[in-house]
Amino acid sequence: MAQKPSIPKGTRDFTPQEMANRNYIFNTIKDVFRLYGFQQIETPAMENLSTLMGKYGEEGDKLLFKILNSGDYLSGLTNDELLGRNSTKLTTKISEKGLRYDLTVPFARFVVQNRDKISFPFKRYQIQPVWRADRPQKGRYREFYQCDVDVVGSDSLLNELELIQIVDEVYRRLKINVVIKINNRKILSGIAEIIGETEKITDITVAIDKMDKIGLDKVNEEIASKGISEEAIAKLQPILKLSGTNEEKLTQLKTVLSASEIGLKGVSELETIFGLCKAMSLATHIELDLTLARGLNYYTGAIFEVKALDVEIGSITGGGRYDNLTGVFGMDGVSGVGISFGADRIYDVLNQLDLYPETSIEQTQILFVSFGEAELMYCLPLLKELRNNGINAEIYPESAKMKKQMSYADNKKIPYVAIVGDTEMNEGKVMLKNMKTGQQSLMTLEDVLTELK
RNA sequence: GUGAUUAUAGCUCAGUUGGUUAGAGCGUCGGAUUGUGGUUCCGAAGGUCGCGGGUUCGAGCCCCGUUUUUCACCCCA
Repeated sequence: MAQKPSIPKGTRDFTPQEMANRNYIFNTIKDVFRLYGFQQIETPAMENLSTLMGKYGEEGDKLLFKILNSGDYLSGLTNDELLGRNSTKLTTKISEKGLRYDLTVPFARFVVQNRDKISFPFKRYQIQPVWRADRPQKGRYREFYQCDVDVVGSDSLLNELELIQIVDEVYRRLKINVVIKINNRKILSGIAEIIGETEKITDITVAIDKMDKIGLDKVNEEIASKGISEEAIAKLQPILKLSGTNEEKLTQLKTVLSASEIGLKGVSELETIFGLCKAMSLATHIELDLTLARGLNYYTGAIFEVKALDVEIGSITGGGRYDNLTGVFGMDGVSGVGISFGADRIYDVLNQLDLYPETSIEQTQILFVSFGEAELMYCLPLLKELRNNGINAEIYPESAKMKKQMSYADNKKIPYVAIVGDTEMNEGKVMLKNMKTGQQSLMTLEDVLTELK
């Protein structure tokens, strides 16, 4: 036998059945996005590395897939560069393109580059794969689809509300029980300010993000290991232990953060958002979670994360407000807010809960059995007529044994088979067999049409 | 990047302390049945036991390396 073929680690093939299931997810999400006035764009799979590098932190740069320059990519190198064994330096010489790591940064680039063609506020959605050179594990792939919705060019908290409504509606349609966790980067900044460790905010947020997983003690350990004073950690404790309803938490926070202007701004933003959500009476539970920090550092306001309640998997949707993402591409003063649905994780959740609708519209409805030349010439026009009427129809392309053709229909779960031989042709009819009941009857094409519709 | 874990037929997996010619189920193909699928029965094809090296009279099984799978950490959808 020849060498066994394989695909790169962290990637997956999808069969027709799996694609039908995935398209159900994509279509559901798309429908909701459109309902709120978002328009689709696409960007290239690859971007210039200069666009991607430095936008996701040091860790992110490492996880970028880089594309080797074409041609003799070593020709311009000096021996020193080649033998220097400095991967970072060498990379810039031999690779100038990379696969996109997310959809937000390419979108920011898109906005800057196409600002003459779009009018603000710009509401776009984008459903495309992204690639990360991570080690794959549960719910983590190296190629996966994100479904992003963002609004740029509007500071209004109404946008946050609509994104929450979209989350609510998407998961209602997909029948997945979720909780929406929400936090505000300004509150986190306020906390850092209060405890006097503003420059350590990233370390602090990364640590408290793990609260769920490792518990309070370990979080304190990790924060201490980052060189934060005991005094500051002591001040942090009441915040980490915050409990009660969202309103109660906000009230407590107002007291704790009374000396921090930015912190209070964050609290008031969340109050507004919660107020709006309450007025819309959403089905999904929304929870203020201060331990929600999210790694991507460009968030500046609200932060969202959605967790599935019935399946153990990482967050299936996440996002937030970023005040100046386009700034790095030379366009200041454009605020954006957006969220990203992780289609592959949603797919895993749906698979585990088996929540797919039964019928699939992509299915073939009728198969014509092939006997020979004369029968073919009789069947082809009938086939065309059915297709003109919007019926998914096919004919078995070879005059194989009937058993084989019937098995084909059976395996493909085609509900009807049309059998046409001498008898049928003489009468100008077809023999229509219902594969479920096994019954069959001689009928005209018109009868077939009404039967199938 | 760190630590574990896995690899045997197209797929899912057996394979005893190292001992003849490595098995099963499913799938595929052929037949029972040349115009009838699902159920049944009969038969066949299909393997460099991930790859490379080592130990041994002898390795699917033991050792080393490597790749791969899955999981946890880091980080993240």
